[in-house]
Amino acid sequence: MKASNKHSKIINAATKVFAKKGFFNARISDIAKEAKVADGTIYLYFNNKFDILISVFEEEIGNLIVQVEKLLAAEDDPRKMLEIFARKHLTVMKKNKNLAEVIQIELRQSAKLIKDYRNNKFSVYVNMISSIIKLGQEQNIYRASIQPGIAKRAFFGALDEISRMWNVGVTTKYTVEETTQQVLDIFLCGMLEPEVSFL
Amino acid sequence: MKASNKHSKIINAATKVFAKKGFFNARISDIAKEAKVADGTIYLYFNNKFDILISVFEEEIGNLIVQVEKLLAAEDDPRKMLEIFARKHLTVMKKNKNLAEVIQIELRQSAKLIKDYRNNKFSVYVNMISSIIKLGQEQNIYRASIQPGIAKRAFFGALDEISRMWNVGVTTKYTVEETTQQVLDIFLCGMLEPEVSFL
Amino acid sequence: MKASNKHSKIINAATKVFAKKGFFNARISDIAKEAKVADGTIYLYFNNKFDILISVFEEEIGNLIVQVEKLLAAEDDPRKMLEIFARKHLTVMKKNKNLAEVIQIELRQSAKLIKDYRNNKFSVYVNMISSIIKLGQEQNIYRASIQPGIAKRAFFGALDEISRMWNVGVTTKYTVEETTQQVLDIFLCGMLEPEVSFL
Amino acid sequence: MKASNKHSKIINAATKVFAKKGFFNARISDIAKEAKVADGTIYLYFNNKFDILISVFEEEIGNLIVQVEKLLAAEDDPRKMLEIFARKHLTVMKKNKNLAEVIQIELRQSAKLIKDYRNNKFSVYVNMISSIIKLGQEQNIYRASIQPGIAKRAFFGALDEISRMWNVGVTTKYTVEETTQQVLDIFLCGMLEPEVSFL
DNA sequence: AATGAATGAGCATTCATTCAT
DNA sequence: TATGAATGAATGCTCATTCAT
Repeated sequence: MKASNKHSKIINAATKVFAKKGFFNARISDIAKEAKVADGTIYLYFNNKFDILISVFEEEIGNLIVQVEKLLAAEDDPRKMLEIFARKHLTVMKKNKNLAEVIQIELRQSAKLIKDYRNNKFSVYVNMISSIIKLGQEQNIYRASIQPGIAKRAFFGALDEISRMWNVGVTTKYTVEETTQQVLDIFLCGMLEPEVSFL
Repeated sequence: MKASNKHSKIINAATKVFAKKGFFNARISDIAKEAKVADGTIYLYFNNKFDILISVFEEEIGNLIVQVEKLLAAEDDPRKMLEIFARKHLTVMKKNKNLAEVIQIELRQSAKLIKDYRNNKFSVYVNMISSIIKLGQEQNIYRASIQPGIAKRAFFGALDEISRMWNVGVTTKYTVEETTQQVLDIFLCGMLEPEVSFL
Repeated sequence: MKASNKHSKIINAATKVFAKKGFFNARISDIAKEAKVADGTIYLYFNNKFDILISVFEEEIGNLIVQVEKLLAAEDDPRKMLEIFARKHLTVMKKNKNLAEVIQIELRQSAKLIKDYRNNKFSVYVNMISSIIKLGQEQNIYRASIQPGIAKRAFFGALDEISRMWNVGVTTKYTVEETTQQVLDIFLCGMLEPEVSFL
Repeated sequence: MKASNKHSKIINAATKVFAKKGFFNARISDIAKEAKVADGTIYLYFNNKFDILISVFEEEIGNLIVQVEKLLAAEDDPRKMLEIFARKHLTVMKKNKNLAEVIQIELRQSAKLIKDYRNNKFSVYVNMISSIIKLGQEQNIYRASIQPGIAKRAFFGALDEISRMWNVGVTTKYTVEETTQQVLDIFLCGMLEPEVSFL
């Protein structure tokens, strides 16, 4: 499985280089050097520079999806499921800063650069959130008035922005676990004191 | 948005061009043409291409801050204040897609490219959220256990991700008003049915 | 004589700037700033950048010619006259390093850049040497076999190369006076021991 | 002058282009076209434009040094040695006008542009003259009062200025051989009639 | 499959010159 | 006369991509 070996070596190298320098500042020769292959070799596995970026997304997020799915499969409670998603996402992003960078920054650019980059794994990933919410609504655990399509964005956006903090270098005293609890606490119970009404 | 002088003509042009093509794909000559000035004229007002980007942020977000501050000044209730922030942010981002693009994408890049781009207007803007939360905590309206530093990120991230939807071209049936209500509803009351406990 | 005042202010400034940065690296705005006039003002007195360079030569070398001519007018002996020329040239070049730079470097370039830059003051200056030699030959002081056209080049080249040393920063233990004596000694008496024959 | 590899093809092309247009007016694309390589190829062999110029000096003068050294190795008489140097220098400069131009003009500029351009081949070349003079002094052929450090400058300056004539387009009726004799005659025997004293 | 030398299109920036005031 | 803001042509250098080996 030599070919596949080169392929993933390049993916891994590209993830690292894109994270460090950003897509536009990354040079093909940087990736080649990091992957310990010749520049030209990269073009045996990818069509162009942009194709590498897309592949990085698909590969890395694909891995993430598999891992989260496995964890969710062992859980029924929609509250726990959301907690599992949040914890896993934040844990991975804190550990794998390169992946975090790429998702936070480069993924956003790519959405603009390729119009037909839809139905991708990123969508699949974020849609796991709305699926959980819908499941909770069916079980009368989440309120029916919540729009899963909006709530999934809000939830993912919250996690994404928080993990962005860590990459920008903002120091924080909170652990992943505490942060996960805070986010869950807000999203499940809201910020209001129990006796205070929402206007 | 009167562009009486060259400086703001260039800022406006750059906002448009960066939004359309992204910072790295934007050429100085594009901005110059859009601003109807000569290429060289741009360098009478800005040090380099990157300086234009930073200026766009500072200028545009500065405007936003002024507007939001004015709206907040007329309000005391921390619940209403958060609503005002959310509504204004989403309204502006929906109307001014160029600004939205630039904030969502280019701002993230710039944070990586310049290490000393701290204490900027963007921070000021996001810190308005935590100020509101702290105010609400003092008034026993928001729960004391909420960490303002985390909650501000979560809240801004939620709004940001939602407005990103609009720019990527995802169609939605919800108005700004409905979306604002959903986000507020989630953040203030949470997603749980009232009688359901958070584990 | 206001106009003439500006004119020479610009010439002086240009001499300084060309010497410091070289013709190609010198900017019009540098000269303008040094002369304390506006950029555009320079074009009221000179046609273009190159015209300034030529004017610097003509002006500065013109001054030199006047001074040397005055000194030579008081002397009859062709040996003394050559000494006067050498001493004056070396003295001025040691004192006015800017002028030296311009003559040594920029003058050479200009000769290539403008084909019709003949019959100029520089030629007049160098021809003073051949005139002295011819005079000496008429008086049977200089050997008739010496070709004044070649000797003038050799003599000027020798002085020029020596003064170039000083500008490049080569330190030397010889004074202008000692150097003048050495050059004269070589050119008048040659380097051979009296009893040794030139093959 | 076989230009088997890219490096020397570029050196040769650069010598020609610098000679024709001067360093600052020469475009990289001119050199590339002359060398029949792509613009970018030049940067595989040289760091920047200036690096090319320095390389031209080192390469071309290096060749000259080798040739002159070989000729001098076969000669003992310091008088003949100086003659050999002069003849070789003038011959090469008359034949290779491009090299002459570059030495006369661009070399001078470069000395100003890079402070650490010392101990270079040009110095080695000029120091061959002072070595010859010192040798002659040890053999009591050249007068002990001659300062080799000054005399080498004078001698080289004389040759340089004479060869400059040829490039500027001044027509002359003297051959290289006659010119060499004139210069030698002046430097070895001086310009005075034998019976006339140096003041 | 793998290499890496070679390519050449592309662009940020500079600066001599102009001209409205 | 004098100004200096505005112009826009010009170019050194980079780097994604190709292709002969």
